[in-house]
Amino acid sequence: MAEAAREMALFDRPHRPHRPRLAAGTPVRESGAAPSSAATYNVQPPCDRSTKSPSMPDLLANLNPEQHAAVTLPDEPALILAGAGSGKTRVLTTRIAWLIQTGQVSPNGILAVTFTNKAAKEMVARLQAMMPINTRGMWIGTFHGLCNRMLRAHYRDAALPQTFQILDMADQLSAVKRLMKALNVDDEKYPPKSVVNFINNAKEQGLRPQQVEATDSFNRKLVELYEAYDAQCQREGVVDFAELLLRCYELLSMSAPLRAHYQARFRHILVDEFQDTNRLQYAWLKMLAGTQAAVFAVGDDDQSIYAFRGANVGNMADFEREFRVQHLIKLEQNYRSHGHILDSANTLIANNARRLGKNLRTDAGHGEPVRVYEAATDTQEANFIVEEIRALINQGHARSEMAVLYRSNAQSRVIEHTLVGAGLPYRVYGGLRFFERQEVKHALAYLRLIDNPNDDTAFVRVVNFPTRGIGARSLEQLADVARLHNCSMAAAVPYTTGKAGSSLGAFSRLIDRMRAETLPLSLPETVDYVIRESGLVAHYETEREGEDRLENLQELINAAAAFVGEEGYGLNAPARVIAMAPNASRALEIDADGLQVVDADAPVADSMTPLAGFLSHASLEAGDNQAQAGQDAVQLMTIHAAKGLEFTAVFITGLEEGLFPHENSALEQDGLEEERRLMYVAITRAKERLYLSFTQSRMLHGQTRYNVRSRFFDELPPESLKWLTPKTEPGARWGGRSDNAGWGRDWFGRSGGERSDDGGRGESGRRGADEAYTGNTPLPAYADKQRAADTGFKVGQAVFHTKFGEGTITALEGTGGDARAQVNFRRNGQKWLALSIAKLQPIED
DNA sequence: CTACCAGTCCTTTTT
DNA sequence: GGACTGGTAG
Repeated sequence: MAEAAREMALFDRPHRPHRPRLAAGTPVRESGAAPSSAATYNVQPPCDRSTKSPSMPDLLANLNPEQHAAVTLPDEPALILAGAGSGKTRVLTTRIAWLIQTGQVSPNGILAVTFTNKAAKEMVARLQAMMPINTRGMWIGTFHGLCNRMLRAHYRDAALPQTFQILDMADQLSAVKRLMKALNVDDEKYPPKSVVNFINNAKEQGLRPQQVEATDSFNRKLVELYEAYDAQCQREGVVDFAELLLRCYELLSMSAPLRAHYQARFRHILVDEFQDTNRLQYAWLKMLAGTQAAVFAVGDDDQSIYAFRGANVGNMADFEREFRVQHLIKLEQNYRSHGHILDSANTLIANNARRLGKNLRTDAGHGEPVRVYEAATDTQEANFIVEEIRALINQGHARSEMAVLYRSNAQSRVIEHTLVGAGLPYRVYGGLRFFERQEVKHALAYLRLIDNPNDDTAFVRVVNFPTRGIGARSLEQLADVARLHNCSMAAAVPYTTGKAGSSLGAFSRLIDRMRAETLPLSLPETVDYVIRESGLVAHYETEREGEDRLENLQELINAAAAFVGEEGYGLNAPARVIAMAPNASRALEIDADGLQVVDADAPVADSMTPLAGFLSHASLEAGDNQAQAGQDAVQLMTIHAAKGLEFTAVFITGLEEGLFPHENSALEQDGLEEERRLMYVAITRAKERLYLSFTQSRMLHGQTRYNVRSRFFDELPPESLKWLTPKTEPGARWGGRSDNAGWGRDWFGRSGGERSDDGGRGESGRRGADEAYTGNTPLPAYADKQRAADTGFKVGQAVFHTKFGEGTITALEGTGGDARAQVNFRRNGQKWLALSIAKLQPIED
């Protein structure tokens, strides 16, 4: 990161001058541009000669042999195993620069895909620093951004309205809730969140409702909901995140000409963080690659920490096999961490089975040992951290070079509290993002209704905000009418009568008026107009704590202005250049090689409006989630959020059994291995100094929990550790309390596939003394609660689990808080679940 | 229809 | 400990 910043600063260009406008009447227009905006067709941006780009030989000379080999690989599929801190992004970007500058491919032949907007932006920035060329011709973006781009260009083939809008997670959940209400579905038996999960899961497997096999009534209902949900989305002209990918995949698989066009176009496909791809993303890549494209996949199986959201590390092995990869290159030279830190990471991760195999090395010396601290309480742990941070600051380290990492967000509170007490500025990652704030979402909902009145999610959101006397009952009636006429709620308004009808009518007229009045306005003017006319500004002016919200609404105008100012509307915009020959009625895609017919029917007037572009930008790029960026502040974040970042000093906190590794990970297939990878990611964030801390007791969910230090300590090289507190033998400290052994849940003993040799044990027999506390030890109060929840399950019973879906109990054992059930899940296979943890619901069939 | 209180549920998360 | 949801009183 820091390296990137330096490079960017070195090659930073002055602000790019505006492009010249074409003469009036030029029959060329950019898709996504406002009718009045400049066309970009064949106008190269003025090249700024005042800054020098490094020459290609210089760029290559800066690479180590492995990096060099990767960058200059021949035109064939390749898999790059890039360890943490091994210069992965540099290899990716230099590869692109090398391909282009050696004339092997034109920028138009490049497609590079990432997971986050941040990564995509960084790639673009680095490329611009390396090459004086226009990056517009390349397709660089996130999976979702690129799919959006393609769907916008071919919305007709994809059977979408031109102004289709994108549901974010919250929108999707509310759409499902609305649907379930309309269909009178019991939300106890079918929690909306799990219905959403089911739908997204299916889509990420590439399955439409007809293709999901439903063997029983429970699953049949879910499939039914999935089908109704898809129909609802189609009627409303909206797509969710998974739909963007699936629809794009289907578009390519159904349309031979489009498929041929894009397969011929993209000669080189580069994939970042390949280990995080899911099945659908892999299928999409494969489809796009066809038989000719050279796919350059960069990933690290040891940093795969997103299996819980569908990432499939197996894609790496599949890729190697299916693409007949001849070039597998390992980047093992680490440029980030000192020796003891790296040794710790290597030793820990060696405990995982089924790795592709990789060992990081460094030229830096051993450096300082890894410091380990045991605290009595979470407060004491926080105090220790703050003291160390203070000392580091006194030694001249910047606050922003220090990070406190934790497994779960709940842990940040104590640390924040202590930092506040010490007067140390800090920054917590992972809060609400800009476009997710309620006032911003309200404003966006009005904008969405202007663009697409059928968007019921937006309609429901603001029809009574600010309050207009339209309550739940009126809306229920309206929804019924809409269902009856199979139309949107907005379209159903004229059918309503009475008092509710007149309020609704007034709302309808408000939206219509906004649509008409904003037609001639620019995007920022439109936003400005809408936040006033909707009554949002007035509403927040009267609200006590409304000042921040007003500020955010103002900021939304600025965001709109920035958006239209950005060349080509940024990464998520549809960037296909649609042009029309004079007097012709056909739209063409302009390629480096000339003009090609892409959509024979799309008239030029069909270019996307800035508003639609801004709305998809808002959904796809929810914005910064870090408070007061730019300040020199201590960084607080979850380990997941820390992936890809680096800091001089890192504190990994809460290293306790049950917390990290998290107890729930025992429920998941290969859960412990993923926790270990998470620990690996955490360790490799540190450059010079690493602290590991754990506590004997910790307040969690309002109750004190007594924890045992994490098993990960036993998986680290002792010679690299420096215990700041005496290292106690596990269990020794607890000798006096061994009567509680029965409550120590051996919750990892069952995780199949792990190395643990006691995997199959756990009968009634007593556990060995040193095993008794491998689990956490709940307080009596907690234990009572568990005991009280006596199972009530029986073997053969059908049950439902929010994460794993439906299954049948195949075995039961233990009692009270120790009770466990073996469940055979239809979709997820056999699992042992601790009944005190898993929320199993009985299903009557 | 709204406002307020009590009961519930608590990993990780990008798009 | 706290955010969110649902129910009930006004």
